[in-house]
Amino acid sequence: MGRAPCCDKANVKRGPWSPEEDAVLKSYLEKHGTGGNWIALPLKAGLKRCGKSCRLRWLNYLRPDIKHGGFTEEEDNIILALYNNIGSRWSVIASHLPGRTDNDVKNYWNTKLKKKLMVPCSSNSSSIAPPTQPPLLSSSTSSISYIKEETGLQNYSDFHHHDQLFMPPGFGFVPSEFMQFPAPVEGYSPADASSSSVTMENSSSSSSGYFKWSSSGGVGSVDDVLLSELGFGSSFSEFLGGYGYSEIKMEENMGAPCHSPFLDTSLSYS
DNA sequence: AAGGACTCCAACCGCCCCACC
DNA sequence: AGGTGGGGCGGTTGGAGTCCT
Repeated sequence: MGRAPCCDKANVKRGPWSPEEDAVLKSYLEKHGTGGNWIALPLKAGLKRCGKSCRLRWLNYLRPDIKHGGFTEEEDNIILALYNNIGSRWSVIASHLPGRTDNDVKNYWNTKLKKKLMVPCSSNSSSIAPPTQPPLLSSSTSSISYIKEETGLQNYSDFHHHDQLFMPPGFGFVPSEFMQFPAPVEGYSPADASSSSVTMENSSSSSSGYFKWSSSGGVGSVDDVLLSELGFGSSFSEFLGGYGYSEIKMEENMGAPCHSPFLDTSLSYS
């Protein structure tokens, strides 16, 4: 048996709130507060609304400390950092942004921020310069092997499901321009990668996943080599500072248009 | 100018958690 | 200890506004 609905849906008004309803709710809450019971509130306040609807309206719109309008770059970075640490726990993320609601953050993420991160590599508007060198996968450095040794992860799906995060609280996340995959380099093709002695295994047909790497003693030379191999260059490494962990989320429309050996499932690494 | 496509966001839905009885 | 119900949350939807062709 399902649980009883919180209100009689046939006898409550739904849809957009009128200015009059807003005024009634605001006035009531300013005088009496919630009384600890949102369900009973509409009756007391004289509103033909569901208690949950009143709660939502107040929390997301009428509260005096609500901040409306565009998000700042600082807020973007906070959202990115938290999202990459804890995922879509919007209320937790919103609690780090004074005046923002979980609904606001969620909408902002879904409509703008997510897209901002997924600028196709082929876009000419990309603010990151293409790497001057194609991503090298040299056997001499064997970074992929190193990562596997360090993390115990053996293949793509292991990486994907590895859920350990060491990013410290307050650590600003990677700026969006660095979240892109290396832009395609003229003359580079996946065949170049397969010709190196680091072979790639056909790890997954999935178009998205996480590549993560870590080193126990902070970012060291091997990480720098890897970052270089990925085409990020030193600035990305510098951004990581002394922290030994980061991640790149790869999604189809972020990287698929690019010739990246990490997205070419016809290749594999072992 | 029109209408189809797309974007944005307020609001709803339904599930889970937990306090209370 | 178990049931109940309110609060809180994340996912989704609907529709108004805007853009594009």
